Amino acid sequence: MASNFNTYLKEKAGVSADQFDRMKSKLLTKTIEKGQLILKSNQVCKHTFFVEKGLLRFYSIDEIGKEHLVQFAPENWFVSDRGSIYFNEPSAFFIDAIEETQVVMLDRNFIEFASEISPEYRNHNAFLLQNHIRMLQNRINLLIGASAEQRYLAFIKLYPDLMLRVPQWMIASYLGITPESLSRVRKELAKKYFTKQ
Amino acid sequence: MASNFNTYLKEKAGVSADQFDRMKSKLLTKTIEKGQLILKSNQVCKHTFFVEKGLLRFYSIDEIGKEHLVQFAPENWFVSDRGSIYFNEPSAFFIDAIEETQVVMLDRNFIEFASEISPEYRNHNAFLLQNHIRMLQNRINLLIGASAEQRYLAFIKLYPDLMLRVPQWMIASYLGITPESLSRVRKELAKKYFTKQ
DNA sequence: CTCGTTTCTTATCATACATCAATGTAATAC
DNA sequence: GTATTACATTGATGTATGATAAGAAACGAG
Repeated sequence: MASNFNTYLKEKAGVSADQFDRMKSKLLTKTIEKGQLILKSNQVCKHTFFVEKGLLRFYSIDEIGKEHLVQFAPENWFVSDRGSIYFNEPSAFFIDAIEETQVVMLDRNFIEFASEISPEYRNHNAFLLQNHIRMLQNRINLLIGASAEQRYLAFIKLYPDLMLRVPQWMIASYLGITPESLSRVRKELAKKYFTKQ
Repeated sequence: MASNFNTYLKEKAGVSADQFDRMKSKLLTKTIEKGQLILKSNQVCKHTFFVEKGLLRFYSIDEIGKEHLVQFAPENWFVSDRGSIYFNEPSAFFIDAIEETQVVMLDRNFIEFASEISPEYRNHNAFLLQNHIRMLQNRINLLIGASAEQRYLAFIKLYPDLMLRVPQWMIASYLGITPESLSRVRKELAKKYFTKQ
């Protein structure tokens, strides 16, 4: 139970076994069925989810019903609507499971509680925030400056294993293009690499 | 000197006059000429800039020399490359002044120092981080889902006064379109609102 | 295994936006 | 006051991506 989270905290944050022991009673774990929603738009987000196993998606739906994928969360990633948690306001996003997923659920209290037990945990939390901003900024930069093809290549670099795990229409939604366009981009790339040999 | 920053901290963060007095000796203020760079790509960002008066821009330049504007920073806004500061790594961005600008420069030490003097300051800093993420996420959402026209309308809403202060080619660069396209978008909008009367 | 569903690809046509070039306009310098 | 420079608009044309539709392939439930 929460063993990947334990390993993660040890390796990435430097949280000791003893510290983790004192935290773990406050942890909630849960299995999310494929397709099951764990955050709906207009609902206040109450948890940060750590993915033990499986795959979640964080997305919005626009006025005409189209989904726009903001973030994937595979193993060892965190996902939440930070704005909604922090400001206690209704979210504009959805989170659901692309595959059956095991998550550890961290509420606001847990994060403060764990930070008091472990300064390393607190630091790591700060790190995650900064890192999050860095990734978002990077994404914006790609969206305003790069072609669909460049963005697809950047996606592969960021999430190499996801290419095989998620349907292409979701990748397209992440890139801000249609599945048909992605199909064309892929065809072009295949052609390029093939003729290069 | 740094008087807008003082007012800002009092009103937005709840920092008392006494607390501010103890901070202010560590503050650096500076005047940035129009066009002057205060952060260059490949350079590690050392400060967060608070704009007392004037207007800064935060942008990148791609392989073919095109500028992509990530953020405007008018009066009472903060700007910095958080990733570069936090991770002590070279920035991929530039910051320069669109107008002659007065800034207060906050270094890493200042932020910790001020946070120890004032818990309110520390809270406000956390608020700024969360808010930053919220804004970036919002922007991504617009970029992957909305048309140039919708993005322009959102821009006007977010920075109502900037419309008049910045050249259109910069707005275009913020929106991820060419100046020519923006000109056409504006023409279309003017037509719509005119014929509606 | 088989049928139905979902996903992916392909083709055609439509549209938004880019590019390039010319012209217009306004601010600034000389 | 004219010249220069920066910025904005317009038009012609090109290109990437969107929309729609249809078929092929993969997948999943029975």
